[in-house]
Amino acid sequence: MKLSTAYIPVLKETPSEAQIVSHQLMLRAGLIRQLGAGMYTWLPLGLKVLQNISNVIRREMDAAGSQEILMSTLQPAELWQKSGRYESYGKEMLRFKDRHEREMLYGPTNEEVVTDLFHQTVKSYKALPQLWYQIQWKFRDEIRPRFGVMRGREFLMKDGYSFDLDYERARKTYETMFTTYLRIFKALGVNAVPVKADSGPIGGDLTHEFHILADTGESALYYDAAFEDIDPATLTLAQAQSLYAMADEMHIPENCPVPPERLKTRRGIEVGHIFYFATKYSEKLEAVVTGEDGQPVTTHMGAYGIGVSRLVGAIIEASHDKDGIIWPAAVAPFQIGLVNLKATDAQCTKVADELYASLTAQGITVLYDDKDDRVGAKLATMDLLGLPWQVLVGQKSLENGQIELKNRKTGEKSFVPLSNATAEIQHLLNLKL
RNA sequence: CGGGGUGUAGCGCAGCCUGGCUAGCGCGCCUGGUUUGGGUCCAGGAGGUCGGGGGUUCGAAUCCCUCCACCCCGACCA
Repeated sequence: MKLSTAYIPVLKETPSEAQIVSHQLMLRAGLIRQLGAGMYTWLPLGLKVLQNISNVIRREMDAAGSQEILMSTLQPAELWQKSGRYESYGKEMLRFKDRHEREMLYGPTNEEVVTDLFHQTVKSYKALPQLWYQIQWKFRDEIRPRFGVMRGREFLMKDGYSFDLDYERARKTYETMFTTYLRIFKALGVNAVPVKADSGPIGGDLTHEFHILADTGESALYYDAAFEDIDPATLTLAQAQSLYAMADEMHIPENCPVPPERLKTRRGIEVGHIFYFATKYSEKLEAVVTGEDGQPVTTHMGAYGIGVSRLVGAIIEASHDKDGIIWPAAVAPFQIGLVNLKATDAQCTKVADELYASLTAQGITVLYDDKDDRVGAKLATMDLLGLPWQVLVGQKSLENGQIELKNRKTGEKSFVPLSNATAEIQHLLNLKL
């Protein structure tokens, strides 16, 4: 994509409505525009990030044996009356009537619909377990939306649901999802820590929140220092259960088993939440199969959420500097930012054009700044956008037959001969994969 | 919903208290020139129902009433 024709409306100054850095940077880098309180239009750059995150999630969910479906954003009130949540859910649920005066709602979550779907279509224990997920927009009419996409009213969420024959099997599924979540966050390039969550009326110990550590996080987390010695990629549910890690609402200092000198505290942004539901919904909405003995068996359910649009903000909170965003490779809207430092120079333009063509031909995604601007402005914009690698083509390096590679995160620069620039860039990108 | 605040050009703001002629400034945008390895400089230009409605007045961005929107603090959440 050439920057001269790309729709990336960047702002030099920070809009006053944005209070936290991720919101400011998302507006400044042209990822989103606000439509109303808690509602956003996703511009090309922001949408690419959303899609990249979604695709990482798909890859890992599919690998874990979950199958993607897509449910309607609109739901009939009926199902919620069956589950009993139509009354209890409260004003967060956006309710309305269609032309036939039927009561409808915009889905804030999908347990009712998915459980009813299971009820209609799955009849035998032989089909179990079933794990389904979708990536779909939700609407929760929050009392106070804030912090940009971190707490929007409309938000993109990956919600997964599992159906198992009994508690033991459901627990295994939960465990699979637990490790899948750790893999997802690692693949996204962020460090998310699992903490025990409030299981509410269901009880039990099978519910975890996943938090990205960031100073601007909404929740305070308290955890055993021993957690820091564990590679999240190898963390198991059993380990997580044995070590202390709580979000603030669950942390009661008097009851905390960790000695003060080993108790760490950081702030976190909740980006995922997994639950075991037992038969809460499967009873009411009849997610029941015929068992081996011919008798009906009520399935044990679990639900697994990830805030996809919130992740965009959370990743920026965890990964930025004074100059702008620093995208982890897996979610970056483009892999490479190619900058022609002197568009009025025929040689620079020729080299940059050719590099753009050859990189693109290899399937590398490139944002090519072909505009005739001041060097400072171009570099500042590219830093703001935060693509992992910058390829700079300018007169100085070209005199030596070289182009310059800059790592956005470390700021490290290296010069490579023009003759093997494409190969070198390809090599760098592979290292990161 | 309770408390606090803000709406003036794409963005950031001044003007309002103490009403007065074509409503200003910076950035951005357009044109011409200049400059060219970290947001250059100069000149010219386009762009505004001053959030909406009502009122007071000879006259309203400014005063009064009312409605709306957005932001911040609190309870709630992916």
